[in-house]
Amino acid sequence: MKALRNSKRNLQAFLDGLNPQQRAAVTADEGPVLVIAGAGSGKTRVLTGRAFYLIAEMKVHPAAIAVMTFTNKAAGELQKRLEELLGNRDSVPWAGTFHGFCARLLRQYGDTIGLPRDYSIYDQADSEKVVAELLIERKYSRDEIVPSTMRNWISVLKSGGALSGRHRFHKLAAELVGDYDKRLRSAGAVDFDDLLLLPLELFRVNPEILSKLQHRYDHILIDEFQDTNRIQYNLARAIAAPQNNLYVVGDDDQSIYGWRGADIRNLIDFQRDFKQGQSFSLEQNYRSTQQILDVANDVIAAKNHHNLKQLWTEKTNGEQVVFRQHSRAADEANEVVGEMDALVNRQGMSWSDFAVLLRTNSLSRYFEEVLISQSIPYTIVGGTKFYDRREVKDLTAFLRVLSNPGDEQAWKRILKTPPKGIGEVTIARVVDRCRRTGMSFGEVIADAELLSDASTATRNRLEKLSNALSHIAEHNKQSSLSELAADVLRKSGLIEYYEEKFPEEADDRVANLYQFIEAAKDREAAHPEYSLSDFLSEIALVSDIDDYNEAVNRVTLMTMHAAKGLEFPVVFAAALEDNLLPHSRSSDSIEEIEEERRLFYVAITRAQDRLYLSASETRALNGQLMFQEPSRFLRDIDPSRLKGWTLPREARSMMFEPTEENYHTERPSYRSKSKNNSGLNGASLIPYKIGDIVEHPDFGMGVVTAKSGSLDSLKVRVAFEGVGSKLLALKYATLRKVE
DNA sequence: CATCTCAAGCTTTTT
DNA sequence: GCTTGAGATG
Repeated sequence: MKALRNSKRNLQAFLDGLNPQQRAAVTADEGPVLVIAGAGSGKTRVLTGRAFYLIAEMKVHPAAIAVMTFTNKAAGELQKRLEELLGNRDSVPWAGTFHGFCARLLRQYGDTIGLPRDYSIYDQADSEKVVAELLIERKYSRDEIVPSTMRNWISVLKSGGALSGRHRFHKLAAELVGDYDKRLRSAGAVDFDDLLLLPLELFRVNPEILSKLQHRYDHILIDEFQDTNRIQYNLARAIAAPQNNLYVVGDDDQSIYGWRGADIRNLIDFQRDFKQGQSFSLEQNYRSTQQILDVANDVIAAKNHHNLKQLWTEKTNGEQVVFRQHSRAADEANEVVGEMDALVNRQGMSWSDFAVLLRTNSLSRYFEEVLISQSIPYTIVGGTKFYDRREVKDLTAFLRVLSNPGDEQAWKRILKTPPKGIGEVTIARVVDRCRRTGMSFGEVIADAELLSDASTATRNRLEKLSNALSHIAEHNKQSSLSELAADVLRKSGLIEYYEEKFPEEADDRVANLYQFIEAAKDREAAHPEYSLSDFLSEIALVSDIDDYNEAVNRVTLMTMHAAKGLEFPVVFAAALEDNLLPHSRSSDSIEEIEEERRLFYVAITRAQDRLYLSASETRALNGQLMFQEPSRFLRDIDPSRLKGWTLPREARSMMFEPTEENYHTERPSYRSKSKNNSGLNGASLIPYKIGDIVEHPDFGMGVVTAKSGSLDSLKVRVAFEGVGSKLLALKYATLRKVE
């Protein structure tokens, strides 16, 4: 009672702290609500406020609210904030990712659609392996089609998307989906797409489960709505029906997950599907200075669709945005770190005020090196996740098999690491037996004498493993999760294996294995009710941002994707070069390039006080030194907004007026750079292409095989007839192009 | 039949 | 600069 009175008082204070737009959105009537929330406009605040308002004012029971967030971290923060507002940790709504929500649902009801209670979740690598196996069986070589690409296509198809059909293997993707799904089902496994899809199947088969959920959740709130896919939208709609208390918050300008199946049409369709719905737009930005917003607006204004909102801020006395182009990537990293150092020493800033945002994980290397050499604390978000480390996956494979004896991919991993005298041939025999008898992998191994064509020694090895595992299972019937994990670790032989075979890296690996046990302890403390399979689901669904802790004083390096939803006093957006941003692999269509533009916009709008943009003229990519052009998006920024080196205004990439007509036709200006590359894009700097025939006064005729060097010492490697390969500095060598 | 070793290949973003 | 693949060896 007292808590309620308190929370009512808190609510008033909370509402008073909002601007009129935010307040209107928070206190909207029930029913469908769409909130278009620009970058830094207090989106999280509104979402939290809405939940708070529903509970404190509309008397909605906290358990009747579900909040879908993009990451577990966002969910945790939202719950923490609500706890503070409500003053009661038990009265906080459920919050989590769609995937987490669905995993739980399937754990509970999956058996009604034939899914074992302890089903496994196949991660990217697992499902890629399944695809690779299917491709090998059909005699496709890696050179023809890469399994990861095929897996992505299959994923797009499964999550309701369509393939253009332009690629000759698009059709194959459609043919493989069925077999792929069958493989997973027979292993008692689901992939990330299934997690979302199977609940819909569940609802179809068991309408009463859906109706139970509909009664349980009166209100569904969705964050980052622009990055939901079709299936997620359908799920939310199904559960929110029939009252349709569906509250979605998003920003079309920040949609950066189209490649993963996110469908921006959800935002548009929401308005069409719920004509009676209310919509709000948050346009005041509380994060960035006007100088930063101007740059962001220039970048996004060059896109080709009408703006739903216009961002503004009261922070008008900010620093000018800086742009610098360096000649080498190492210089760029040095400059960036030097600037951080200056800000710390002269402005009293902290390392944790800085974020370096990059297009790809691998670009962090240079920055890391400099930070290490200067003993500056830093953290990398992303890259290889803890649970994706080899040794950790080795250990989880044992746990997965204990949880789900059908988990084929996990079995294969155990059989190989540590080596057990079981190889490809034996594995193929086991798999073959599974397919023909319908037995699970675990059952076949437990009955190894049935494998008549395997040698006695092999059969004995299989049986030994099988017995060891059942012994572990038996022995740990009463054990906690961490005790089980520790026992598995002891008996797996993994520690001995790494120490013997890889002594130089064993320390790290063994430390990680022990850290895994600690992680298990943490989980069981937080969730005493967790079963092994609950624990394994959680592991499968953690994102790398989830354990990012901004309170620690260290520089953050991360991808622009990972930075979504975060903010930093000072942002360094680096390596802003064509072929990286937009990425060469995302330059096949206008849609892809526009998504890259939005990614840049997201990166810019993470900055609160200062923004530094930088690029390098040269950069080693894929082990080759490349000449880099500044990102074409930089040309869309009014040069007067940038301090430092400026790009000529006339070179702006979007000189033409976008019209409905030319928007949908592909423009040659967009495609020219990335398409015809023979691996290099600095053609203007070195007047030779790889493969060109050149003549040298002393060495005679030769073929250009490589280009390298920094700007003042451009070099080409030329293979001369009879003389061999020579590295020539263009400055000195007199080369003549033949033909 | 398994495993070791070296060469050749590849390298976006991620629940 | 880091993982898959072929080939040799045990």
